[in-house]
Amino acid sequence: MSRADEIMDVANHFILERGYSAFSYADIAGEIGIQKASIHYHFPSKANLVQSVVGRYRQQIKSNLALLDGMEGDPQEKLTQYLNYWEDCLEAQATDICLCALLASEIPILPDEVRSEIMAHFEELTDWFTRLLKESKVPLQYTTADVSDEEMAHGILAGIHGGMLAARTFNDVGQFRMIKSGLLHQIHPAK
Amino acid sequence: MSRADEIMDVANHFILERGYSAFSYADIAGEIGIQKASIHYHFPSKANLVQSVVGRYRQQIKSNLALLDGMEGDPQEKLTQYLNYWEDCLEAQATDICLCALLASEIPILPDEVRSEIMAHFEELTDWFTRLLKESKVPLQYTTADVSDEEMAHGILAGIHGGMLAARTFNDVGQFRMIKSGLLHQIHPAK
DNA sequence: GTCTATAGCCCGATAGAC
DNA sequence: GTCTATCGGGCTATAGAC
Repeated sequence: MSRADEIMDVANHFILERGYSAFSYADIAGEIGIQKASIHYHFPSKANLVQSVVGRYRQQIKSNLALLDGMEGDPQEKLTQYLNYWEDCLEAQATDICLCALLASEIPILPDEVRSEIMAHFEELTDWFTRLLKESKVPLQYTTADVSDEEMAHGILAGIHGGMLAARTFNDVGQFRMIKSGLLHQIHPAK
Repeated sequence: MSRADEIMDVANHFILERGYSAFSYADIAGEIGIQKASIHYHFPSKANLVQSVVGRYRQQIKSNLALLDGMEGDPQEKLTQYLNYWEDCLEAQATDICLCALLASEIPILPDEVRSEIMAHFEELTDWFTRLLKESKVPLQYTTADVSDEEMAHGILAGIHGGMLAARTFNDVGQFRMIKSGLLHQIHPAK
């Protein structure tokens, strides 16, 4: 693994733990065992480093979604897979939530490059959820309550983010599982 | 208004804008027009100041909920009122979301006193939602999907928090209104 | 690519005068 | 209660040797 990748890995970890403003080049340097100046060689500025980390994260998620797109299965099965992915992450480490959801709370003070990445990621995810819902061959639970696919897609994103935050706050994956269960009930075929 | 209250007001504003770690005594002092040392007279430490601000915030919300408890109306009407409250806040200022939801993203690095306040607030809110749902005299939409009151209460909290974050990220209250609409549809009486 | 050294700035907190 | 002054530390970023 290249030094740049190593730096991004450690940066990713510290961002998840402390957020944008409270992690530092010194943290990363200390963890890897190099000097701060060496990081500046690979990533000239903090904004640049975080943009790179977020860009890499977005690519990972995109390839996960592409994998799900290529699979057989009902929309509700694919959403289940996506939710399972995050449940597994949270189980491994309660602090391991969506990088963009975490950074979003610092939106007003983020550099423009980073803010744009986060907004683009949210839009991409919402679009994916919407497309997924529209694919359903049968009416789903939420449609019987006169909720549109777009509304439901936004509701899924909000539920996931709020659920991650709750799980992290209480260091309890059960909080996320509860939201997952509620969302999946809304996605199930109507009776 | 006392100087201490003035300090807490300004601190509240800067926390909402920048989070715990990125706001400073210097910010507050500059805004009010006093010296940093004067703030330390009223609030010996940053942890103490933020705990006070969060404590005051929790009291405000508690009195709002007590007001709703004292009113006539179906559960879904009361939840609507609560969601309207936040919609109004967001309309006035896109950065004005729940103080605890915002601080929750910094949970791992918050002082213990502050972390406890946030967890207690979330539990209180969830309990209030649960009680509200159990009061309903008629079956609600979500109950037809085999979702328990407790699950739904957690879902409401997560949806609200995720919705706030989205509205703030895109500086667009519409994002919150969409989540509000989805939640209320789930709370409506079943057909 | 990595290092040492440093510039220029911000931070929370305290001492002590008024 | 508010001030000035300061301590000891942190930060991002750069210059220049190796």
